[in-house]
Amino acid sequence: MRSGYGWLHQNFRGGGPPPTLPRRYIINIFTTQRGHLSAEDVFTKVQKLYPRTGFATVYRTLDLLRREGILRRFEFGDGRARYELADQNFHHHHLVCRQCGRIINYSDFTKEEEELFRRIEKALKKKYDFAIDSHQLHFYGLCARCQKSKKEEL
Amino acid sequence: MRSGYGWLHQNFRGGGPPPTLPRRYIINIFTTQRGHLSAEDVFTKVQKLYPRTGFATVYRTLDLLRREGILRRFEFGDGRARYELADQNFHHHHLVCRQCGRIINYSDFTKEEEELFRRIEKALKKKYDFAIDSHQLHFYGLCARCQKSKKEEL
DNA sequence: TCCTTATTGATAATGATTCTCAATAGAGTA
DNA sequence: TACTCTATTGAGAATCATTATCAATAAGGA
Ligand SMILES: [Mn+2]
Ligand SMILES: [Mn+2]
Ligand SMILES: [Zn+2]
Ligand SMILES: [Zn+2]
Repeated sequence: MRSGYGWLHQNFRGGGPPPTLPRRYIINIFTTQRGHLSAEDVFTKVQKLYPRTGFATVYRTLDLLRREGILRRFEFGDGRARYELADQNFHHHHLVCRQCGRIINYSDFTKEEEELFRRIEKALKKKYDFAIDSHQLHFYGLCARCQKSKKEEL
Repeated sequence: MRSGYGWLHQNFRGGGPPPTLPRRYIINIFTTQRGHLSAEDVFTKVQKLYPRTGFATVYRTLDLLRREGILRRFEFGDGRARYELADQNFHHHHLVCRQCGRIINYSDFTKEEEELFRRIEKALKKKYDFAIDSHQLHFYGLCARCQKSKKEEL
């Protein structure tokens, strides 16, 4: 019957799935600290707030929140998926350190990027009849610290 | 002593690792057909050419060729890594269908992209002291076929 | 040929993620 | 409140891609 749930957390759309305790805790984790969290990261953090939480619930909730558009999912190449809050006021892309895995958000050139990407999307839609809903741009390299430690090796 | 190997396959740099049979077969697979192959894809194809090949060798070789700069590795979100030939004459990005996993190469706007990305890289290097060596841009959405099958569902 | 080292293939191990299923929680109803 | 019905949960097993182990083999160099 799925009704009467719209009142709870603003991040859940009215009529959607019920905002249960673990779900709210997990949302809180993402809203209170900006990070790129793996399932394990989230599990550890929820445990402290709500120790009975199981790993399966964390995975299920992360996927639920992704489907609801609350979280975005990334694969940066370290073998585990990472999630962050989908904040349309903070559109950004990522710098990924190949050595230590550090991830840096950057939002420079947003204007120009958006301009170019809009045109690309339009052209691709026309050329390939492809309905684009999102994009990801990752730059890979070495962070400042890892460049230093590499020099010291020599 | 690692010498005398430079003569074999042009794709291996002189003095590098020896171009053994399975390695050459795997390179051939990538040079003869342009695709985004998973380890399993490659395994199946090598099997036909050189049936004694083991899975471990495929994984090891894919990683070797990536380190040598011959292959590029991608994660498109379907849970398995995919590889393609690193062809600097065909710089391109990808369209990924969320439904069926189809991957389309596109190389429109290369000029403008490169222009913008060069500036971004420069700025990020300055701002974050980050040594960028590559980037990946993925557009996600629905391919033509999957859009149709979605309409037919209704 | 003999020595030495790199590569290989079979297999076991790992690690992230998903599945299964019985127990529980909670909304709606009388 | 007690009862019914469904969705959610947690524990653990299962899956799947990838890595590690290790003994056997191949190939260069002396
Ligand atoms: Mn981010
Ligand atoms: Mn490609
Ligand atoms: Zn680093
Ligand atoms: Zn498709």
